[in-house]
Amino acid sequence: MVSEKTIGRLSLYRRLLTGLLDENRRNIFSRELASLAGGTAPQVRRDLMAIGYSGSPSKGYDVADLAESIGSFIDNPGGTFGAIVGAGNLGRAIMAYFEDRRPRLTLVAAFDNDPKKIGSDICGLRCYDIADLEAKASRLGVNLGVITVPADTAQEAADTLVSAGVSGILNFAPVRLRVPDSVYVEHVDLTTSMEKVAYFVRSSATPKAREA
Amino acid sequence: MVSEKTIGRLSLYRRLLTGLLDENRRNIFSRELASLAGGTAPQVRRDLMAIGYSGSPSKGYDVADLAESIGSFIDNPGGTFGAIVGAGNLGRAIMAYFEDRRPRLTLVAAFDNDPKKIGSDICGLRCYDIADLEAKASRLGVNLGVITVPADTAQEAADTLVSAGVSGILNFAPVRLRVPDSVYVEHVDLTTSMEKVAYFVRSSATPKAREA
DNA sequence: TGTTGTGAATCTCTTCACAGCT
DNA sequence: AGCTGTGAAGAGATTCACAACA
Repeated sequence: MVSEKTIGRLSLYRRLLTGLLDENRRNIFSRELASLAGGTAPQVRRDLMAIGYSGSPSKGYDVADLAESIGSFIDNPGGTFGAIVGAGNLGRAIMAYFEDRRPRLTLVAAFDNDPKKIGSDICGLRCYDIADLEAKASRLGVNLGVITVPADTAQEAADTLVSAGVSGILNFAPVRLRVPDSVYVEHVDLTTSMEKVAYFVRSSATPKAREA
Repeated sequence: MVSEKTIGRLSLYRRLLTGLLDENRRNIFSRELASLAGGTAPQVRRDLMAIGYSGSPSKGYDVADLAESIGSFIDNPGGTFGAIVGAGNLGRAIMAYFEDRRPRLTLVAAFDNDPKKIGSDICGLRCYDIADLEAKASRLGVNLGVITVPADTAQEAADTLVSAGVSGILNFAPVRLRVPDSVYVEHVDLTTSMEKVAYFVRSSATPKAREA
């Protein structure tokens, strides 16, 4: 009912709002939030309309309240528990990136097939044998998987995650995963992102700079 | 004239096609390419129409020739030279990811402010002092910048890259960059990607799985 | 006056459907 | 028969423009 794109922007708005909160900002108008987010004011208002949030024509939106409302809309109330599959360079970078854990979104384990990594702690995350992925992930209640293994084992990792009960996957491997319709997959394709930028470097015909 | 989304898919098609080439596949129909790319057959045909490529109703498309045609459309004939700004976890992961350099897209330098890194080679890439970014980048002919510094220095990095003559930026910092209209920016927002997946984990109302 | 909330218009992208070819 | 190439229809997302309100 609420589009994928809107969810993405709401996530961004929340991050901007929490930043503003730290500076003790109380209220904000759609115009300014749009400018921070790199979008337009009507767009911001539409997005907030989608989650049924209302501001006031005189004060705009209440920063703290809006941030909270977005949170209660996009966060899973039961919590989201992620596992990283593949503790290589990229996997470790992701772990480090999310080390400041958000309350409703926590990484709970990493998996790899390298004996040197198995059993150790990486970026504060326990690394298990990938052979135990299905058992461990379902035991730990993992519902989100992050795939950072090479292309040739990505589909296998996805299948195992699905068997373990995961219903969302963030995939960094350069392969299109086949999963049941009930599982959501977000592809982050670094090669394509890079090649897109390279294309627009070439053609001076630059479109407006927008989100990925 | 050709949309951003089409460019992204063309990049993916090319990668799939080069994979097929290694298996000595000669021809392919839009249906199969679509299935590999996670899209639809008419979509593939439209995308190829956009670059003026024609197949034959009997044989479909010639794998090698199509891969080459896509290349000559999206690659910069003069070459694309990228610099990584920020040699932290993520920056190093990106360097490792692109170590198998493509002929028309090469990373030529890394920049950081950590004295331990400056002067050393990381993943086969020389790391320079970020204070020398503008001078070094323009001397090396860098036209694409990859920003993997923390949020608070990302805008500064972008400004310097622009001064150095870069016209495309791949930004991993969780900030919306302000750049001149002539510069293309692609934002890869890991937090948002993660939160989007988390949202769809929650709502069993899953849309079709698509690209980022 | 300056803002929000929103129907309507617009723009963009995708899918349909079929003529034309092999 | 089965495919490609593509005009036309359809869906979706964004922007416009303005009523309602402080």
